Amino acid sequence: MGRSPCCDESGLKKGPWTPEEDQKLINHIRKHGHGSWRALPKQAGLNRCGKSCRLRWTNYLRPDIKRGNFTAEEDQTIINLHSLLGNKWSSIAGHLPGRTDNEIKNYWNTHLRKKLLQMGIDPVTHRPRTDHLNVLAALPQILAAANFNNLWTLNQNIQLDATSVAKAQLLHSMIQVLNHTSSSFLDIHHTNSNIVGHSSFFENRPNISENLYDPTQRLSHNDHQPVDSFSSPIGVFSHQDDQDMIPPLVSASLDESKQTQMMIKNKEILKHNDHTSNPSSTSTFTQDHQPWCDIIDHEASDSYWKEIIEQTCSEPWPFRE
DNA sequence: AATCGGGACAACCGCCAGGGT
DNA sequence: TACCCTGGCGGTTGTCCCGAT
Repeated sequence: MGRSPCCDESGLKKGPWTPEEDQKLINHIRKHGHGSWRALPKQAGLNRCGKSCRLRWTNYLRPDIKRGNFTAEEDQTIINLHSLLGNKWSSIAGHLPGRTDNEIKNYWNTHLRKKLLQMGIDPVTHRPRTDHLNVLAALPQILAAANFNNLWTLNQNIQLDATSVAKAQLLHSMIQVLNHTSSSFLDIHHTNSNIVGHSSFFENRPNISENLYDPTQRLSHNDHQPVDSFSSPIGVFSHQDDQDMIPPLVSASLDESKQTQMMIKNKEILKHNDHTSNPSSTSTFTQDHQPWCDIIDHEASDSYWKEIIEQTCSEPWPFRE
């Protein structure tokens, strides 16, 4: 069963690399390229197995590796790609020039996973956690996340796609539930028809407490945006006359021709990416400043979120009569 | 000052797929 | 067709660092 490890021969060094070893490896690859990784250690005078050399090079020494903290934009890209691809770290890395799969994997496990958990989202399924009590317990974190604008407002021009808006609607409805359950247990005549993009679902909702959407938190990042709108981690809310109402979300419905165009474009891009698995080609794509949503298959995405929304709506509401 | 616990990240391990013979 | 070699991938472990006690 399985092959023996490539470097189980005695005498080969394991563990952290020293600067001298790094230098040897860099010098050798600069001069000769890596060629056969198995043969490389001997040629380079390293007492390591080829696999160890390859990993050290690809994960750390490669000159095109970007060092430093992940940007909010990168965070968002990773989260969205992970929701589509799962733990396909190499595929995700392909869309983040200069980042390695290992780095992204580590970053996910140590940062982003927790961030999603705090927002009440299951990092594995990217669905809302169904344990409402947990959500209630996590309310402060959810609210903190709601003020975490950097993730979402970094690029004002980024297109809001259906997925983003659906997520926005979802978190919005969660907050509604929380607000409802913590206030007067009013009957909610929610409809599961066309939850996205229309305000009927949100009409006549109970007031939301000021600490949920503190007006002082409202930001206007875009001159073209009405002053009475504000950004949240789940999208841009427009503020209505009634300050006590939860501001309705922006409509998710693109006009049909735009949607069709986007679908065609996305499929072309996905096709393109299938043929260009190497980082340089995908980095070209990313460097063109394509919004992340352009690389998402909208058909899959929409049906996926539709399913979530339908499930959410069909679930018995907590504390409901 | 010493110890402990948790977080972060580099490195390793085991498995798999694809190409060559 | 079967086998071997190689590189790639995802999961896991080991180690270091830092803050709390």
